[in-house]
Amino acid sequence: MEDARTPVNPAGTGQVSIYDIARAAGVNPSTVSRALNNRDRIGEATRNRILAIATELGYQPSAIARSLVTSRTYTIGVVAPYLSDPAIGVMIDGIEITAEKHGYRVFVSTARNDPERELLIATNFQRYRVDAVIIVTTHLRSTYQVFKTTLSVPVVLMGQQDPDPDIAVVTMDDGLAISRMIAYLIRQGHRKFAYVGVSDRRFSNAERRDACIDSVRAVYPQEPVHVETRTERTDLLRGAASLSAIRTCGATVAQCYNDMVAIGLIGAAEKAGIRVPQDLSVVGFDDLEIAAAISPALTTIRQPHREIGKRAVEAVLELLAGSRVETVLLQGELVLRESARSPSSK
Amino acid sequence: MEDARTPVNPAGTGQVSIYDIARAAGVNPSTVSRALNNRDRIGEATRNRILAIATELGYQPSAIARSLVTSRTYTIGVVAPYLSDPAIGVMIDGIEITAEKHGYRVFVSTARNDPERELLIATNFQRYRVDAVIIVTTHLRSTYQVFKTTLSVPVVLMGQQDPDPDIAVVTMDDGLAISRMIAYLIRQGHRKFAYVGVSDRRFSNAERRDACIDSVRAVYPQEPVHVETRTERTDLLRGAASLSAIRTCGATVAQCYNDMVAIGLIGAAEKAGIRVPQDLSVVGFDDLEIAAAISPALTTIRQPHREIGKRAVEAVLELLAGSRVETVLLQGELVLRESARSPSSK
DNA sequence: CTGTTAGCGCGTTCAG
DNA sequence: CTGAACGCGCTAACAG
Repeated sequence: MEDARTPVNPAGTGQVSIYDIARAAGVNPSTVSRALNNRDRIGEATRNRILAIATELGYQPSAIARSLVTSRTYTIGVVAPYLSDPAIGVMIDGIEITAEKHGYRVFVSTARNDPERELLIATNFQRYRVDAVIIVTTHLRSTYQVFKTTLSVPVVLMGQQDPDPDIAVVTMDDGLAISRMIAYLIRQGHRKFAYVGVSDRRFSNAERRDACIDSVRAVYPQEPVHVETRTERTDLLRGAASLSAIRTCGATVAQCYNDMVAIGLIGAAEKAGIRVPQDLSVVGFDDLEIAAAISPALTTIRQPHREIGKRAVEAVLELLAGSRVETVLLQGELVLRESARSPSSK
Repeated sequence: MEDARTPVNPAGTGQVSIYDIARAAGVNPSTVSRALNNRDRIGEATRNRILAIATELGYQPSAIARSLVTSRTYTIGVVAPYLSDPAIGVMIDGIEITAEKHGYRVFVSTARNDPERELLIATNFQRYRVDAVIIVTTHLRSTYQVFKTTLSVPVVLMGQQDPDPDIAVVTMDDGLAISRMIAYLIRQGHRKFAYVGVSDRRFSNAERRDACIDSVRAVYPQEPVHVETRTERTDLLRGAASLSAIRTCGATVAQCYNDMVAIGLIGAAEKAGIRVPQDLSVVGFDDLEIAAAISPALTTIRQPHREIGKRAVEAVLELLAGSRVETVLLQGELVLRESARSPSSK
């Protein structure tokens, strides 16, 4: 019992604790704690000896024991709708890189586009006492009022939302970007527009759709925009499914909800012998990496995914520091490539 | 001080504890614990009263305090190379769904394709006392020997690896699938093959490359396979960059490391006026959703991403139950679409 | 059926 | 400079 020669797993948990290393070093556990946490009055010699023993024993501090006493976990919980969307993956990359830079760890969980699950996950994060929660939103702002009351940790919303003084939001100005894109397309000579939207992510879809409609109406008050709101299971399928309606409505250009919808539409068009952009112009939203790689290269709106992630973490940090956070509104950028062209060549 | 009327945040941590609710209910904290955890000898009446107070106070149990005593967190840490790759996203979806089904939570962190970071993250997970770690591998098996010794929690590797009796691996049989694909292409009349590989993920790349070479050699011993191993920053760029070499080497078909490489190659080919599959056949690996949506639809090898995730969690569960885990070897499936065709039509 | 006591692993007082 | 004692929030004995 007194013999502490077994190097690993002396405790029941299979983990060595400061108690184990204290015994091995012949000192008090609190001394070990000080040695490990550096910067405290402690002898150079004993510190080094303790550190040596610690690494030899393969000691890993228990973050949970530590945060139980400090009531800080240095952890941010991220709830994402899904991980199969590269746009979201890149945002999360941005979050992780920035968080890490500030000494925070990030845990992500996916909600599968279900608002109930979003709340579930967020409260679950809270059980783990994350210091803050970042939500990649897919629904209306009103959905997130509950979070404000249910959660007692700072919350940051990432994604298109109503401005709301009560909750921190980091988003891009979708509407402005779309209207600039429409203006460009009108300058190219387009007049008959279609908008291909999605049935989930209702808020951001409405934002983009309305910006599209309004921008067209501003120039051609008589010209209605044909709107598709697709319910297929994935964005790619939604884009493909919208083809026939787009053709029959006579639009010369389709603004899609995002790049995936656009790629689905283009693929379906090409399979049907409809050439893009000669017969139909298609524009996307996001500027995924793949947008540039396909043929025709996609004309789209670049969303600063990494920057959004970065700003969300910075918002978290400010909230944690006790300051109020204004809504952060980032700007998109038009990326003009090959999938949209003047219809006059027809 | 005695007045506990303030409903929220009585404690310093901003969280209500069982102690707070015990006081409010006039019972002992341990009674509260029993009420909350159900299934224990406790009065129906008091249980309900306690539950009511708990929800009213917005109580959220501290998972960290709980796991400090139970030394179980019901948590699995997943280290992924990055999240911007849809193939990985889908695997993780599979992990999460299965884990949840068994009462486990999943935390994912990304290693950005850096083996040192992989280890860092894994040990960090261990500090949070996750019950197990799943690693989506990108490197050689030897890289992961360290994990076995450094980590004291069960580890499951997901991805192509040497069979190793000492570590649980869930993977697809890349080599077999490739050889079946090559056999199919040879039947179509192809004889001059190229393989477009990637410089990172060296092990799985070697596996696929060698299977390709060997399968060709088995039929045409004299016919060398042209091999590209691309170092560009992303798979899409790698595919695009390989085009010129592929053309000059005279191959009629290119087996790519994965779908993204294939899509990059096809895009570059079309921009250069080379038609796929008429002038060049291209086949991928993964069967991402987008593989079917583009034009020409990609002929590829379907990797059962979700199934791999599911099996990895099941392996974790078995390990946790104390049983040994055999290497799980899943089979791929050929998906024959439009991007590969007989070269005879030339 | 419920209250009491102890301790999970650690940081943080306080003494010495 | 270091040891002893206490408590973070909770569960798990053991009493009553």
